[in-house]
This record gives sequence, structure tokens and C-alpha cells, in this order.
Amino acid sequence: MVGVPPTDVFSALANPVRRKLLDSLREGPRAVNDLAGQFELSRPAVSEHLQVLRHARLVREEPRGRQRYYHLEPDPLVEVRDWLHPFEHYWRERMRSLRDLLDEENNP
Amino acid sequence: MVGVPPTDVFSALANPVRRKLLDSLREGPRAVNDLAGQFELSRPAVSEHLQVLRHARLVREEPRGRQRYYHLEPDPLVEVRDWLHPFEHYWRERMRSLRDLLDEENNP
DNA sequence: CCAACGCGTCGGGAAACGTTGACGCGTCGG
DNA sequence: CCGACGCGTCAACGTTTCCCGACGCGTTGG
Repeated sequence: MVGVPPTDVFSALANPVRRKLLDSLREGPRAVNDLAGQFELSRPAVSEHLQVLRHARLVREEPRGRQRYYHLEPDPLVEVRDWLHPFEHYWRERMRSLRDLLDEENNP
Repeated sequence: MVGVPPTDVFSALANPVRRKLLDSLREGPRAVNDLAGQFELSRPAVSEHLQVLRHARLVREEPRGRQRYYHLEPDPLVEVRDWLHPFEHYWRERMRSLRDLLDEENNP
């Protein structure tokens, strides 16, 4: 994992650890040791997963003293949503619940 | 790629060839040689990508004489959509267009 | 019945990936 | 100023992925 990663969003999401990292960052920026505490993984391993996410532009790092806080940067996920969208056509039944959820977000 | 690993959906989507295969199958079932014609790839390579998609339950095969037609089976993509959904919260601006599209589907 | 076709699968080699221990650099506290 | 902390990165190794050529099996057409 040392070389130059392909910065592909889909590949970045292929790993469950990286997906959980993004899930955690939804609640706000967090430092590396804090994030690493959630996994049975060495800290370098988490660091390199974060590097993959950084190259995919899914996270941004902000140095704070001797720690580095990582922020979620969800924009590239639009590519996934756009690719996924034509398939929504196929499970129309579940679309209503999604629309209701979106309506709830827009008209609270 | 010879074993029988129960591939998860996210890993199946990590490869661009497999994503294009799913895109092609959106327009209807197709045979392997037909699909392989789209790529600069050997037919066995395409066959093995289809095997990955089959293990992820994203496609189904239907034998027709000496050909095998592959059908799209988009249900597992729901897992991707469900994982993605909490992040929609972050690009609210683009949510309106999605909602409008869903409204259009539901009230044609 | 036999040759050609369509396809899955195996063998194997190259490349990519994931993990760990070791090292280095900047930062903070005493 | 010095040791501890927080973190990135490298070297190395095992595992997985990706691709191809070769083979085998069932189907079809002559």
C-alpha cells in the first residue's frame, strides 16, 4: 500500500475499514489515534487507510498541534450515487420510502 | 480468482470492467461473447469478472442453447445505496434534483 | 456423427493490496 | 532542553487480484 494509489472512489470504498472510518467521520473530525481505537489494527495500518481516503479526496487533514484531525469530504461520493442512480429504476417499491425520507429532510 | 470467495458488493464494484458489465446489462440480458466484445480483454477474463458478479449475486445466468445469457440482479446494490444515504445529508443542494427525479418516477 | 462454436475453469505469472515493525520528524510538557 | 507523544512513511512479506493461454464439456449445424 506504499505506492501511488489510483485515487478511485469505488476502490477506496471496497475496504470495510475505510467505510467505517468514513462512517465515524460523519459525526465530526477526529484524530488518528482516536479513529484507530475503533479497530483491532495497528496505527500505521489506519494511517495508510487514511492515506487511501486522502488520495480519493474523501477526507482532508487538519494539523492541530501534534495531532492531525481528519475531516469528511463527501463530494467524491457523488460519483458513486450517480453511477448507482440508473439502477434505482429496478427497485421502485423501495423508492417511495427514500422519497419520503428526502421530503422529511427538506420539509422538517 | 479460482476459489469461491463470497465477494461483497463493494469489492465487486471496485473494478471498472465489472461496473461497465453491469451498465451493459441494464439494457437487457446478453451473452458472454457479446459482452466481451466491448473490452480489450480476453474472453476468459470477462468470464471471471462475471463469476465475481455472480458470487456477489449481482447477475444471474440463463443457459440458452450453447450460449449463456446474463441477467442483471440489482438487489444487492441496495446495500450500497443504504450505506451511501447518510452522506446525502452533506450535499443538500443536489438533493432537490434527486427528489424531483424520484417524484417524476412516482408521478409520471 | 463430427467439426465448430460458446463458455467455464484451471495453471501460472505479474501486479496490486494489507499488515506489521522500525524509523524519523515535529510538537508539547516538565 | 530533553523525553514522551502523535503521526507519517518505509521495507518487507504474505495474500489477493487480474490477466492470459490451454483444456474440457455441452450444444449446434452440416
